[in-house]
Amino acid sequence: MENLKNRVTIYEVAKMSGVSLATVSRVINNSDIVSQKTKDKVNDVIKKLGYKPSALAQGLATSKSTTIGVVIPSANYVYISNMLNGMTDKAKELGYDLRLFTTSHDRGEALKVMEKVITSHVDGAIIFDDELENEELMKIASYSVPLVAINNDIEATNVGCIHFGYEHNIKNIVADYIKNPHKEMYFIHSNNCGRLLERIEKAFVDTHVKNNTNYGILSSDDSYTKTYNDFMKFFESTKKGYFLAYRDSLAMAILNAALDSNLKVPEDVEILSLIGTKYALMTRPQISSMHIDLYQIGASAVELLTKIMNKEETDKHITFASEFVKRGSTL
Amino acid sequence: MENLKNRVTIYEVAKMSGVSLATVSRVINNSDIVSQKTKDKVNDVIKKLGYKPSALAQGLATSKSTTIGVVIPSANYVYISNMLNGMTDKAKELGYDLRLFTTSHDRGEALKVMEKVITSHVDGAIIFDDELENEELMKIASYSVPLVAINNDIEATNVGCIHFGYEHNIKNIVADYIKNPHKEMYFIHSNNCGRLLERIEKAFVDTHVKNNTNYGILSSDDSYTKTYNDFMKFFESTKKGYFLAYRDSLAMAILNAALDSNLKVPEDVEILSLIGTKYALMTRPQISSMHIDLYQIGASAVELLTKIMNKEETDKHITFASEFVKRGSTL
DNA sequence: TTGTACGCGTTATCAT
DNA sequence: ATGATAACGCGTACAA
Repeated sequence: MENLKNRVTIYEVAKMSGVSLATVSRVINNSDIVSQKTKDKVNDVIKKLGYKPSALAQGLATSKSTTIGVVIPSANYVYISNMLNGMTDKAKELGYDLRLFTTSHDRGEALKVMEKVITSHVDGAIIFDDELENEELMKIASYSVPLVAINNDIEATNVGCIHFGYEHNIKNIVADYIKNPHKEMYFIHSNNCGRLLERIEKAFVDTHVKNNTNYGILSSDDSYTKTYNDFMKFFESTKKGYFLAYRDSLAMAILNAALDSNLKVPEDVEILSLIGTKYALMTRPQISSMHIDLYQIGASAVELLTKIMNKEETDKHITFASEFVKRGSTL
Repeated sequence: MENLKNRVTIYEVAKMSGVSLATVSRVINNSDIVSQKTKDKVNDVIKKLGYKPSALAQGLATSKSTTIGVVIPSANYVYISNMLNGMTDKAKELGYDLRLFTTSHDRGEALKVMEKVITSHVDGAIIFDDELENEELMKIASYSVPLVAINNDIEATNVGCIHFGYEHNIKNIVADYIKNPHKEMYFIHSNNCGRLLERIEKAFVDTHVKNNTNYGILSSDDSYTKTYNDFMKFFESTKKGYFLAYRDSLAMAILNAALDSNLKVPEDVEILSLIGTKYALMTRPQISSMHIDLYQIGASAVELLTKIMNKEETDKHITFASEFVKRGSTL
């Protein structure tokens, strides 16, 4: 317990075992060309001294850090932490550690983060911030850091891409709805929510334009409380609508505002959450949502990245289709 | 773009700038004893070559990694990701990176994770997994890795502790309730949820025992769906109760089961969530909860850790009081 | 099977 | 103000 001494190094293990440090190194790395006898001897000393190899030195010697950098806008969204969870599990399975980087909405800052990723000497990086421009991502890739970009489209040898397949689904939903338009459809537009939301919005608008039907775009903050308050106001004058919201908590804000305004869901107000999580099940009525398995996506991202790192042959573009799950909040 | 060359090193920068690598190092580290002229010259070359220092080599040379290890059971809880968010922000502010480690419920595995933390050569670690025993934590601390343990009680020079203050609040609530006992109180017991939950349960039981009042302990899985189904069954026979649940989603499970069983909340069924998040606001009725600012706690943990790392004088024990917020789910 | 010696990219301690 | 040179802890050809 009073053991506040400095790190035990491979030298001390070698000395006390009466072998060279090369042999100790071999023991650590489970080299099979070392006799069981010395292996045991060295392992004993390692245990006795409590020796732990330094990943820093190992990394420098092998120029591998067994570390994956993860860039996210913030850990504070349920769907992101679901993905993070998938990544940690798969990374653990494959022997990698995760290093976390967060971006802000500031472009200049984003570049700094990319540079930090490079400096940090990770073996590869996963970027889940589709506000970033390709230029920024290529900055990393150009340093020959293998990359997996989520919802960014890049073509390069050491870059993989994972896409959320939403457009098809959105078009179907809008098209279906248009056939029998009970009420006006609104898309909840949030600033700074990335390219995926933009893509979805575009699919929404395109379908309406093509069919020459009405639609509305409502701007809102990416916050439950703010959105709830906005919609309490909104529902004072407008009593009907079909609303597409980005995340569950925004959908919940609209749902609660509708219910608290004595509107009927789904008769008067219909609500669809685009990135549904388990919380979509917890409201009454439950919220219809697009389901996409973020845990699985996180795991796949890590898997794809390691394949790219190992120069394995793989399809470097993966698309995960979202699935529309109808629940009580839509007709 | 075709730039798949190896890392640019300090040597190449030195050569191209016509200075020694010592000077380049000084420029990188903003040493003020280098002439503005050469500083500019070197910086130009750095930019031209796209040189980025290797954190690995820097770490080896300085025996500092500017990295903090974070040990959590899983990123998959809202309250944990709130905390994680506080940690990333504060760490960024202080110039540290976060390295993520997850534990499982397996004790043997836990020790492995601790060893990984040591090997990974982080400058300090924050442990938010109060299932771990002090023995395991001291393993890290004994390697002179500064530590902040959350909801674990340890006394050592390089260890800080952050506590959630719940007992007092719980006792008050139970005591208040006992004065006018409308219905029986139940504590929802989940296995493997750590020491904090055990502490709270103990405070709950103790208060009841002291007052010689009835109470119930219900076991449940740490899952929304499972808990919901369990309580749908439960409410077939039992029509009343005051339930204390660990997290919002468990509280929501009970709430929904009650409502779906045509029981009145809070008249028949009262519900309290122990670790309340924003989701407690999103149900109807809203869920009364204990509020504790996990973001703030995450930030404080990082701050405390860095102080310990820098040998600054600080109180190494911080307690965050939880606050009872009464909402519609209790009378 | 084991040991020697060099390299990994950087910092830091000397000189100059 | 700048330049050699020795660490930092480990992996790995190469030699023995």
